[in-house]
Amino acid sequence: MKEYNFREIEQKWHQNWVANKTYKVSEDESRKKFYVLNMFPYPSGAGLHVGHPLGYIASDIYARFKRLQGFNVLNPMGYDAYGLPAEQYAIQTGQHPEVTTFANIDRYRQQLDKIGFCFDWDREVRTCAPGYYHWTQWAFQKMFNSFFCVKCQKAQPIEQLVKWFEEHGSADLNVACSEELTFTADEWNSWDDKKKSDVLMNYRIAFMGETMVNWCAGLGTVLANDEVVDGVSVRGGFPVEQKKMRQWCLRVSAYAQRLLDGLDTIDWSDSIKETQKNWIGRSEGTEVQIKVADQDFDFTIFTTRADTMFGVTFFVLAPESELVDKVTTADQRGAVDEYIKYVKGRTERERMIDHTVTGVFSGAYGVNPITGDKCPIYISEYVLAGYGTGAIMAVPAHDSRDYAFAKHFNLPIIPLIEGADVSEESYDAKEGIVMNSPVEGKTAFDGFCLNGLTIKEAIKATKKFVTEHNLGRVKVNYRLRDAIFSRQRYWGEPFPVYYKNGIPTMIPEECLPIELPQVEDFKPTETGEPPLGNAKVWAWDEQNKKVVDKSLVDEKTVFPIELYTMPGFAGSSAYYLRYMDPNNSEALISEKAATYWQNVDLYVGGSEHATGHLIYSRFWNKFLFDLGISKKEEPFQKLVNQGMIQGRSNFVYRIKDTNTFVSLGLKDQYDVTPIHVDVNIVKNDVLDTEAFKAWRPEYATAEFVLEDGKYVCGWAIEKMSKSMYNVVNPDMIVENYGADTLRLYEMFLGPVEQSKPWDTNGIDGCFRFLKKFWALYWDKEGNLQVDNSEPSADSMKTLHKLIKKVTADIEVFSYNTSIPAFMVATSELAQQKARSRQVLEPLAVLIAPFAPHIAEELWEALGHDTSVCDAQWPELDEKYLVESSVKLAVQFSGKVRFTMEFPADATSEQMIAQVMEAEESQKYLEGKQVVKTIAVPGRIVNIVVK
RNA sequence: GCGGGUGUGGUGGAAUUGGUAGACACGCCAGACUUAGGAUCUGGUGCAGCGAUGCGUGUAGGUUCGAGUCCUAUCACCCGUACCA
Repeated sequence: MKEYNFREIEQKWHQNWVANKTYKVSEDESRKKFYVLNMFPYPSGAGLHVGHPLGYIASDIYARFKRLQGFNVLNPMGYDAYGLPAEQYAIQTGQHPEVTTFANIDRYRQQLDKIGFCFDWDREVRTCAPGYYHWTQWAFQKMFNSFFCVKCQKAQPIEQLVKWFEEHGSADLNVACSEELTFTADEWNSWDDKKKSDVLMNYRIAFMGETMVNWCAGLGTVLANDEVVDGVSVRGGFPVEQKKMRQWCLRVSAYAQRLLDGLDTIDWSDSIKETQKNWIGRSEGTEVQIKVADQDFDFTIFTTRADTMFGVTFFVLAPESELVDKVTTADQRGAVDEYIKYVKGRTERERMIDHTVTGVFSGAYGVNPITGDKCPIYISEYVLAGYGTGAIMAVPAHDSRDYAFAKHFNLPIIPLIEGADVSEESYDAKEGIVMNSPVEGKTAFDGFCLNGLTIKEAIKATKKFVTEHNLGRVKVNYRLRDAIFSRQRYWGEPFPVYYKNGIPTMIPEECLPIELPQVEDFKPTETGEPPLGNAKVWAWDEQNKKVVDKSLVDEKTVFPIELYTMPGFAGSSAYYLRYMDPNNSEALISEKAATYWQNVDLYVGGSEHATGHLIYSRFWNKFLFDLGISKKEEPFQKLVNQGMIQGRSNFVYRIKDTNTFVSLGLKDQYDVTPIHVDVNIVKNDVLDTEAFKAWRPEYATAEFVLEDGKYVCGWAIEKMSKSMYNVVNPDMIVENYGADTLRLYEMFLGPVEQSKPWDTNGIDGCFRFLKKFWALYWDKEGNLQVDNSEPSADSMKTLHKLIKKVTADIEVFSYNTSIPAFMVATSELAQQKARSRQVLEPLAVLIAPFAPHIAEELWEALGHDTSVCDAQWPELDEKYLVESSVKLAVQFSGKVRFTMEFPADATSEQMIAQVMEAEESQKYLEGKQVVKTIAVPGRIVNIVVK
């Protein structure tokens, strides 16, 4: 028999694909487009492990399938090349991050090439390439030159706003801003450039703002919220503290409503949608003005429970609120200052873990506008400065946090809901009938009364009342915060910004990109400037329009350039657009490419990006959509989150204080320490003892206590990592079994979206299958045994069953069930001795998405001179699936008793009659009474007897 | 606390969506071929029992002729989030 020589086959077809540019795509108006995309990888130094290609394989199968169905498929790949590891390596070794990054990219490419993906490599992007980040810088400038109009829910050119200011000042403004400013046209016109620039920053979509940032001293930079977990940095695990800094920010919050609404239009999993909804955190509530008693100012609180205004017994301000200083009375000043000092000394982490009640009385009182009651104003860290107005009204009876605070400071608690017992804890539920509003005997402003209403009605009534009496207004708040857009790093996109007499000014669009300068040292400067402070050639010559030496700065025509760089998500937010037209030097993408490719139809990647990349990308795309660049409001129509591949670690058990290792089954008889052992010297949990001795010098003299002549290792499921010695490299699998087997096995392992452990043990099954599949086509002498004979009905049925199953499975990403279908079909066809071209040719096409190399080889052997990629996906013909008879389970009172054959088109009545007459039935019917008969044609027959 | 998800053999996982639970594969057992097997092929393999048969989808109820699937309660684990007023 002709052997299945995967090495030869795979090498041959890899070369063939490269030579013929089989996977090159271009816009083709005659065919429908389909855009498949994977989240591009950060090329880390460790290379790919067996978990990385999972999503690539899944989407590659889909891409190939769509191509076979006649779509013009875009399936690109690139690299998210900016990142911390390369920079930290650079700091340690002095090696330029570009050098290590490029070396890693080459390694990735080599590994990827072995797996047989249908990527169009001519479209590769690298975020660190000037030709790429040109457009990152460009988009930033566009955001700088835009503001967000709330009324039309759209980005608009900043000139429009300037014009408005010149004519109307801030009157009737309804735009997204950092804080509400009030000024007249005359005031605006009288301001100098610096002041105007400062005011405009309040409205730009990319703006500079004083904000509390997550400062990570260990990394020497600020981090985005999603880069911090449990108060420490995701990368490196360094502590993170809150710090006020002047930073570039993106006004993502302006798009909160659109980001929320858009979720209803896309085909993503409920869990990711839910995560994004929570992250955006829309909440409808009421803002109420609170007058400070005996002082001449008021403040605003935000509440979603306007119905509880009669139960307010105190107010609370966030410690960071600027109101604190204003309200604090002279005799409480000392106590307040001490408290603020205490709060500042607490790290983010401490505040998150420790929820004990702390706070201090400010000395001032706020007036409840509805009851006229004076309530004390406290300051406490349980109120957050960054949400709402940084001030709340406290209703201890119906909010557990207020309740804890009231108990601690002995403040009154007024229950407002009928039947609610608040003696032990607050009643937070939003269900019940309102009472005590107002408390009997007391009067409220304008006779306002809520008693007897449900909570929902009461909220509505209060909103109406507050608005009508000008006490406050209805307000929607979002938890989503603006994204901090600067990093104090070297290895990132430089900002195309220079400082002209302190005014941030954009480098002209036609001068982009401005390239990352060379530096001597990748660390921050001695004066604490970011690493770009080390760059010599880093000043902007306005007249000559070029980057010049820093020593030439004269503040007249030559100015310093921004020292910050952009964060990781800058380059990854619009890369899917760039793939459409990756080499365009005139525009991010041409109108033609954008119109043809529209957006990503299928996006595959990890769910860990739910609140980072997938929010930023949607935001970025919406902005570009407003500009007319992107043609779809949502960038990723369907999202599939592939699960993580975990490692399966192996252990050996060393008897304490010896160099003797005992096999798993016997370890309980000794005092042993489990030790991780490299999974590559273990097969089916049996240790290769010689390889173990050679693994490390200290084990060279190891002795073993065997069971049944073998050393059996223990195992555990852990994260795949070097330190656990459980990393399985795809190259090794490809070397031993071939790429087609690897592809098949990765899909066979389980549902794509599920996390699952890697276990190389099972791979033999897939390898055997491919050998059997191969053997369908070749006889013992190694000749193609496919002929033009008429196929048997059985073979056609097998084939069409498979077409049906596989076609349906691919559409829903259920590859793990189509591979068993192939296995079953293969053994059926082998048994049927199927030789007909009518069966075996479509079969080769069916397997092409999964195992492209073997499919190409067979396709060629069948006499085709074009790639199997250009074949046609076999069409299902249901007529082959029609059964003449069906074998059904016969049940008596729901219990299956025997099976029986029925004509396929038998009616319920016929089936029941047939069962009643059957010989086997008699013993179940004897002496019993038939209560009921159920028969579903093609499904089941059930006779209920008593 | 809140939100989302998952519980099926020794293992990974199937189940036409309410109709013969355990497809397929690994592992294991037996056999064949072999100097050999960590190669290949054949058969067996949910549990208990010699057997007929009984019991079986985290647990306890319910709906139904019939439940892994639907409903109620409960437990366990995983993921996300964290004082959001």
